[in-house]
Amino acid sequence: MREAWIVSVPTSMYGLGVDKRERLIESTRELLWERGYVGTSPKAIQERSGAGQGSMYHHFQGKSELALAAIGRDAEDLRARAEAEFAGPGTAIERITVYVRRERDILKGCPVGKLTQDPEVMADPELRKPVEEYFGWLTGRLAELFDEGRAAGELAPELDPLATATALVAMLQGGYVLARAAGSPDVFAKAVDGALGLLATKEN
Amino acid sequence: MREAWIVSVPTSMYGLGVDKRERLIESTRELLWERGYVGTSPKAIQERSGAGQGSMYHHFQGKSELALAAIGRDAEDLRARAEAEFAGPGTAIERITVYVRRERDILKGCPVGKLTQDPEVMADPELRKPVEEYFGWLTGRLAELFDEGRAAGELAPELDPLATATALVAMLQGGYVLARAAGSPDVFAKAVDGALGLLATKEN
DNA sequence: GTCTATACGGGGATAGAC
DNA sequence: GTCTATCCCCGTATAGAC
Repeated sequence: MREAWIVSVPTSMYGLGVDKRERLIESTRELLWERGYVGTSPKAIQERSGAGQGSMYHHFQGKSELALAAIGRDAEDLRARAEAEFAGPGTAIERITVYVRRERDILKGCPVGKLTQDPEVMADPELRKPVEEYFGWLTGRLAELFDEGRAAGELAPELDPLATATALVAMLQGGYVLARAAGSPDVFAKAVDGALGLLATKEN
Repeated sequence: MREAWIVSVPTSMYGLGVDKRERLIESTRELLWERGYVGTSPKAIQERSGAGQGSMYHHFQGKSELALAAIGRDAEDLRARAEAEFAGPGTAIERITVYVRRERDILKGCPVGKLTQDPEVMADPELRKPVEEYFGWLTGRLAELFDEGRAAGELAPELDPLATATALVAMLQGGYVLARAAGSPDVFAKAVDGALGLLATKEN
């Protein structure tokens, strides 16, 4: 039993209860990624998580509250992974390249970026907030790196760091779009090649 | 009566009938743009078009057939508008810039690009086909222009035309994503600035 | 061609028993 | 905490009358 080594906490917060709650959130993440918010039903979430109606409505008020938990985790995971790459070794441009070239689930798309195409996510300020914050953070962080790279002479001095960062993030998001349209991840790679080609300075 | 000046054609193809069919398609285009395919119901289409159940199922077999007609028009419209800009006056880079800077309904997004995020559109080969073809055409056409610009000495010779074109199209599609996430069209403009800034770096 | 009537399952949630 | 029963409206389509 998992409770065996857990001491003096309310039983209600541990054991199977937590697992169901956990599974509900994780199942919702998967479904939002695969089908979007409008395309995801409470019933589908229940089936995938193995929880029943009562369980789901015990832990969450409804579909949107569950989605909020799921989206929050998506954004936090992506942020943490990106930050690990940004904080790694190498020059600014090298770290950006590592981030951009990282392995991705191309045809599934970006779990957060996809949400911007969902009318009900965008219409609900609570759901839109984590999406907005994630992209705001990512763009700002990349702008810092471009600034750093420019100062170090790795980058053309006339480039605007924020505009360049925005273009790069947009290119990645659009890369998913094009790859899905083509039904092939190669198009994403092609877009990345194009972007890095533009970033490369003459000396390099 | 509109039939007054139409001679010797089956009545069934003209008059109110055509208008309903037309309105059904146009309403579907709007709804697909606003809510996606999974988020659009036949009922909503009927209400917006002013047609009843019987009318809709007389002209189309069902939702997907209607969507196919709507998506086909979307793609053709976008293609025609882009081609008009590509075939305009100016150098290759100038024509690309005109296209990229053209006024857009940023917060609504790209009516065709958005469809790539819809699970049911991507799962249906018939519906995905016009989406795939549109982006294939657009990328190829821009690659031709980049090639032309390179040959004319406007661009650095080391740029790969196809990769650059892919990156540019991706940047536009991603610009919509970021603008929607931020709730502001300015982000799209920022991404465009960044992309054109990078291209300027490669000008001779 | 268009309408109304009808069908059946699913979406999203509540109620109350265990 | 979790389950089953129940609710009501919507999604998607067919049938048949006008």
